[in-house]
Amino acid sequence: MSALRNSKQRDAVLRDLSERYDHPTAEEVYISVKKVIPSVSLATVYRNLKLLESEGMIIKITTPDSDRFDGHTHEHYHFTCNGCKRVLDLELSDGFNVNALPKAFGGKITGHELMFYGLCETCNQI
Amino acid sequence: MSALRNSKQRDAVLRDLSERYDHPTAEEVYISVKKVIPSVSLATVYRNLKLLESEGMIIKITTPDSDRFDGHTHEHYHFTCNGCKRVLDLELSDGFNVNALPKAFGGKITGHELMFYGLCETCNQI
DNA sequence: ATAGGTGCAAATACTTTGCATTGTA
DNA sequence: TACAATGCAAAGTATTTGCACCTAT
Repeated sequence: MSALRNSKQRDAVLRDLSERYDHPTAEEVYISVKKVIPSVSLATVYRNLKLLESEGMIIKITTPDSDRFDGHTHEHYHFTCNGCKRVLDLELSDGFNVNALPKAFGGKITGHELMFYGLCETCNQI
Repeated sequence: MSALRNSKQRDAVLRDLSERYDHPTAEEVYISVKKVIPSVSLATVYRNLKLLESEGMIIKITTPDSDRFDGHTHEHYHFTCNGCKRVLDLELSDGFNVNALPKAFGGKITGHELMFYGLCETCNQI
């Protein structure tokens, strides 16, 4: 239950994620934060990503290839392009409650993770 | 384009996965196959899991904690219990085409991966 | 005989952790 | 002054790969 203290490293990680929409890996966040705080270590980035995720301030996106992070926590979905490998944001049609889709399930469903795959608009035209 | 040859190791991996419904990790498949072929190596299990997945004969389930495998390739979904950590099978209500849920998406969607979270029937009663 | 498959060990990621030091409250 | 946070290096995990040997075709 220890209280969090301010740390410019953590602030930098959170700020970086809140300013970008490309769903970077831990390494990519590290590279980015290093430009602001050259002395930052990769371990600190990992520690803060984990902490921020457990605080619900960022989202961890698990993909078959790598773990990525998203600083935008409103409910939205992701799409991985099989061509350029980018991870893009994507919204669902209104009125769908994905948690309500399973049928005949005895337990309690509280959340879900949904990733779409295919070709992004650009790669689809090539 | 090399042709696949028969291999009892690969057969054992595929058979193990087709006979179980607990979505084991690579390590767990290895432990299981080792009971039939004591000399099998973990590397061979990894190689065959990757090969079988690329052949579409098994499915790789990527979860935040670990990669798991499923020998049953018909379209169905998965549920991870936050209590006992098991991965269970689960079907969706009829008539839903998950790939059709995204709105205003310019690219082409060819697939998706969907994992539900919550408490299984047993853990929900505790 | 040819080339795919295997076991083993070494090599790669990728991520976490111990520890002495620094910084916030 | 306490103790959270950091940087660094070492230690874990998980998975892949080089290589010599084995084996299906």
